[in-house]
Amino acid sequence: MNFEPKLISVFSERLLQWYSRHKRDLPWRNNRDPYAIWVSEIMLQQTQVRIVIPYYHRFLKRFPDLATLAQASLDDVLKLWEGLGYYARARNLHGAARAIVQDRDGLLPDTYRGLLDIPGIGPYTAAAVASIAYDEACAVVDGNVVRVLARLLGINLPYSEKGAKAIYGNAADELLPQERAGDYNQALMELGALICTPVAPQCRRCPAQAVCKAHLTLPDPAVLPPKVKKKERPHHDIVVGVVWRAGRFLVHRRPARGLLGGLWEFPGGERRPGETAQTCAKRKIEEKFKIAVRVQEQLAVIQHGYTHFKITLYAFQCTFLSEQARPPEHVVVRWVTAAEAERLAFARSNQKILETLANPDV
DNA sequence: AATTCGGGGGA
DNA sequence: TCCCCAGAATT
Repeated sequence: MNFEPKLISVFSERLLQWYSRHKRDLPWRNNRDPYAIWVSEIMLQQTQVRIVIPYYHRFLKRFPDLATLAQASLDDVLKLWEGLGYYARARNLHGAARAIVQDRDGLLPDTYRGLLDIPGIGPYTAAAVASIAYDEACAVVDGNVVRVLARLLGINLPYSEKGAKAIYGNAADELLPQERAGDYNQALMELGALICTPVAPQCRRCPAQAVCKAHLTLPDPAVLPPKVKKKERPHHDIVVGVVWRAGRFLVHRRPARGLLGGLWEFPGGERRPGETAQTCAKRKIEEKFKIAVRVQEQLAVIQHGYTHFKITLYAFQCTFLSEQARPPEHVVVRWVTAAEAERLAFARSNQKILETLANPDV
């Protein structure tokens, strides 16, 4: 794209001035420690600021520097991440910290290119850390930036469209001032978060009002960027059991990768069509864990949504009857008390079961 | 190029 | 309900 130089300078100057007056006081803006900024940017991936804030405080209190994080166990890191979602972020952050201590003398790369080599750091996060922590002049492109650029420049393309990444990326590069890139990047995202919002943007308060193509030419600037329709999410019935044996119940750890990787959960599985929930619980638990159980009363029914599907979770009380001589393979099992379970990281849906166990209300 | 990865809050 | 959030890795 070819922008008039005037648009570029007017936009960045007004944006930075607006930012200096209206920016939120966010915890990661209080220092320029590359490690702290890295942690914040990983947490902020696809996650709103207000959700991240308490997690960020707890994380930096518990793991104040890269070496401390590297020494921690993955279980401890996952426990702190519990409920935040996208757990590969925590696994990558922890693994990267260990690799950096081992191979790089504990120092995070200090360039955009170098940062891209770190697991969990992609184009956005590399540009964010490089510009904010190291003053490198590289442009971030996140959901906020795409929305602001689409409206400012009248780009009528969903970011997911073929070739759209390059168009938005080039636009962001051309608008980026060479000075104060970190402040500029944060200002652009702040504008998207506070003014140029997905619905009902506050154009009246926008510092770019006078140069914004959408505001100047469209009845409703919010039509940009164009929405893409989402596929509907399939639904599954999942049945799990709380299997009691001498005051403890059975939990197992999910495989290290994939959905909810590394988190703990109650045993169970998907109900087949025509199968009762009780039969399903018995079948799933006995097959996988090589034990015999009796399924008892229903404990909870939980609705839960994931990115690509929805589940209804039926939880049943169960009692342990007997076990086979040969233990199950490739399954990490632990019999825990309620107090011990509190120290393990559970998926959100399973946390609701734990809460029911703790407060057997009604 | 598409799909997979969580969970929550606001409209 | 639906949408989308300071995206990255995998297929």
